Amino acid sequence: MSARLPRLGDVTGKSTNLFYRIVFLRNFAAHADHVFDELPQRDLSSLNSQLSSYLRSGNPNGTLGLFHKMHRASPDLSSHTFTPVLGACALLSYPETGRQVHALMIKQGAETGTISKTALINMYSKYGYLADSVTVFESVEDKDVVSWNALLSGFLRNGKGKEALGVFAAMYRERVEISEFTLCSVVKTCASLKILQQGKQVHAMVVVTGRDLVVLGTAMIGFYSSVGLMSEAMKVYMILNVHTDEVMLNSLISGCIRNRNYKEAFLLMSRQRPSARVLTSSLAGCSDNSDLWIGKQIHCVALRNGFVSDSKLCNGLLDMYGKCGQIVQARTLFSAMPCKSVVSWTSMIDAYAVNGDGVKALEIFREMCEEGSGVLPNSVTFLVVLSACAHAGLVEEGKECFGMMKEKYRLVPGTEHYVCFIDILSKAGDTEEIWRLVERMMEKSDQNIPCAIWVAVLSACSLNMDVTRGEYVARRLMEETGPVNSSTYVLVSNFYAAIGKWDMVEEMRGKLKEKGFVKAAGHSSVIV
DNA sequence: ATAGGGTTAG
Repeated sequence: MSARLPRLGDVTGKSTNLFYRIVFLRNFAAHADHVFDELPQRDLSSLNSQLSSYLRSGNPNGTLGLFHKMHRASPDLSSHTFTPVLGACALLSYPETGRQVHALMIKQGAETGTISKTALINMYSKYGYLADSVTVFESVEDKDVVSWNALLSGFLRNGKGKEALGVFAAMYRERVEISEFTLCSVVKTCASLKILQQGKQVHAMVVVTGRDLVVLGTAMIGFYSSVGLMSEAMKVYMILNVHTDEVMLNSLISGCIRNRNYKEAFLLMSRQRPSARVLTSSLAGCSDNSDLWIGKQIHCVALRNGFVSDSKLCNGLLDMYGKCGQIVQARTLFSAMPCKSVVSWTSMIDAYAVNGDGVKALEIFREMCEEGSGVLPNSVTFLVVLSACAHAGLVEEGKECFGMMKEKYRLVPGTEHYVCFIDILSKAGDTEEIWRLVERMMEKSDQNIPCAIWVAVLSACSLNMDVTRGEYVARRLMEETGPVNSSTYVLVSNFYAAIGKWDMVEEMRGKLKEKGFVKAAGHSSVIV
């Protein structure tokens, strides 16, 4: 690039070159590519910078395409080649490609140095392969703040909030000098765990260090929104008054919607032309709150701004109508979508499922599985389908789907899938099969089964009056979670009630009182 | 060349 740039100045004044300049400014990536083609020598370092240029301009396929050519042409590639390629792999979620690139790095001796390894940590965590991420991290000889941050945000990305905080604690112990990136991830972790005290402490650290207040302020707004403290979120926004930007405003708006501060949300929206992005996140808030009326208003705003072809926004609308019981509206939107992604299909299946139409849900699912649909069901899809089957008592179909998930689609069922499947078997009265499943799981996991599984098994025992197994599970659950989880007492108490052991019911109620647990008041989620 | 803030399905 730098070798070519001066020539632009040489020829200013002519109309052709004015055009050239405009193209240059407007489409930097395309121009960079063009200039690159004119280079007499394609030396490795310029090829490497081309790889990252593609990545930066949002073209990971370009990075991989060039990398393949380079790989064919020359066996000598440097670590500067691999880092952008790893970034492209992570973006495209091709775990196999990523592993192959890693293997090639080892073969060429390029899997050394903190920067290369940090790129690997990042890639594996984006695939969800946390174990590999940790292995690479442990092999880093000179761990710097960036590699620590990559590990921290990896845990955060994969929903392991507690582990992420553990990494932060380790950084403190190891006296790593933390950066604003660290603080940012920690704030987000506090938000995901909804831990108010720790979040406030980090807020104090942010104020003390005083760095990058726009980005960290946005994260703080997200944190206060997630713990329901909109007044604090607003305060952060007000304090940074002059330095706010669109991202920050969007964070505040979606926080307002999530917390039902609609007046403020729409007032803030009127400050600037709302983006499709903020409307999409606002719709998610409406879905969570079942607020059809607000959802419709946002739909109107989207129509007025011409966002109806935004696929993510359409998915948000589809989900909102489905969650608010407007199945006809949801179906109409779904049918009109030209590009249906796995999210669209899953939302549509879920819309039927939550509205009690298991048969229709399965019909959509089968259509999705056909060749022509262009998408593959993933683990979320199967969770939705299994819960549809459990809900509607579709036992045979549920068994078939669970089998398909493992055999045809090679997906590994998670705890949530097993919970649904146990529920299905329970509806069929098949506690024998449930028990065989539990025994197999115990064998595989060295007796450690997640509590959620025991909870599902106990419910099955209650429903089917399986006294012996139920009492075993009840005891196990009490040992493992009783002291810290009030809902365990309620669950176990319900089991004893179901089998008619009233003395045990009383004992559970007594224990509940002893611990000072108070039953939360019930409330309806329907907006009148 | 590696890490960070606001979007969609559980």
